[in-house]
Amino acid sequence: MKIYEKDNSVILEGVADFEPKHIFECGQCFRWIKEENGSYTGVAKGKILNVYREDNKIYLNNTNLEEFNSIWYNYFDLGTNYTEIKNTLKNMDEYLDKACDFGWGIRILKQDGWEMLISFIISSNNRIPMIQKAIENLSREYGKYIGQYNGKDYYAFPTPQELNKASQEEIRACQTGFRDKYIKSTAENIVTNNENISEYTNLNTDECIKQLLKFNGVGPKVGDCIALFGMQKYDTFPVDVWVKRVMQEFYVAEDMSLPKIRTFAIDKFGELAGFAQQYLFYYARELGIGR
DNA sequence: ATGCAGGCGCGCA
DNA sequence: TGCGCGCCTGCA
Repeated sequence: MKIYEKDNSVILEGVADFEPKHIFECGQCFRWIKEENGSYTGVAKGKILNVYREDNKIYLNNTNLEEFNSIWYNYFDLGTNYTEIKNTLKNMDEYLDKACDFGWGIRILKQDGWEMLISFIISSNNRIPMIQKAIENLSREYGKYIGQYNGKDYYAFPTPQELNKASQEEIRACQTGFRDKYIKSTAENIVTNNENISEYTNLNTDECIKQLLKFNGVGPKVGDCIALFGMQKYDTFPVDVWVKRVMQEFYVAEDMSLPKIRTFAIDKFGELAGFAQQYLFYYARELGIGR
């Protein structure tokens, strides 16, 4: 991989397993919005970034090499060999073989744990456009203003202290619906107990999820997503309706319960369960499998 | 128009 | 332990 800086952009030439559409539309993030030219603009780590692929070049716009090295290399998990991960999964069965080819450019982003906690509480029984809107509203109302990109204003995701300044009613006014009380309770819980969610990364997967389940609004599926996307717990397997459908289509009986599907998958895919989940989810949702 | 979506908490056996 | 139910809100 060749990396160089040019005109406020960092260009990655010959980077393997990197496709913006796959990365930003495989269900792991809500703040990356597709632009008319097919690029994606998002906010992470308090920075605005625009990402575009042309052939074997990835353009990271609105950044520089210093920022790339300190932030984006890690955020996009560029130190992990996804070719190797896919090869292991592809050798397991024909379904993963197809799913890995289909979502060949997926990478699991290393996102902020606190942001994932609130974002996935919002995701419960909700649709992606609504989730995106709610997170955008919360950020605009309670997060710090970062700046403009292409004439649009961008705001950082609010810290626990910033979000806790909002009342339950004000949180609901941001289109969070009945999840307002979960968000308020969680923010309050973290601020009053002076908890640092990022430390959950150091716990083992079971303990990490057990701690997450203490928060109001966090159940099995949401807890798994926070652990996988915000705390690098790759040996877990979030089962949402799409994953349930694809698992029932390919692996298990129609009447198998969600917790049993989860256990089945963790046993089967082991250390790579989280990666398998992402390839299967993207495959199922894009193709409408089991709908 | 009603039913339902990338679940959760609750009440009840 | 396990299940059924209601829930914001927008959209088909």
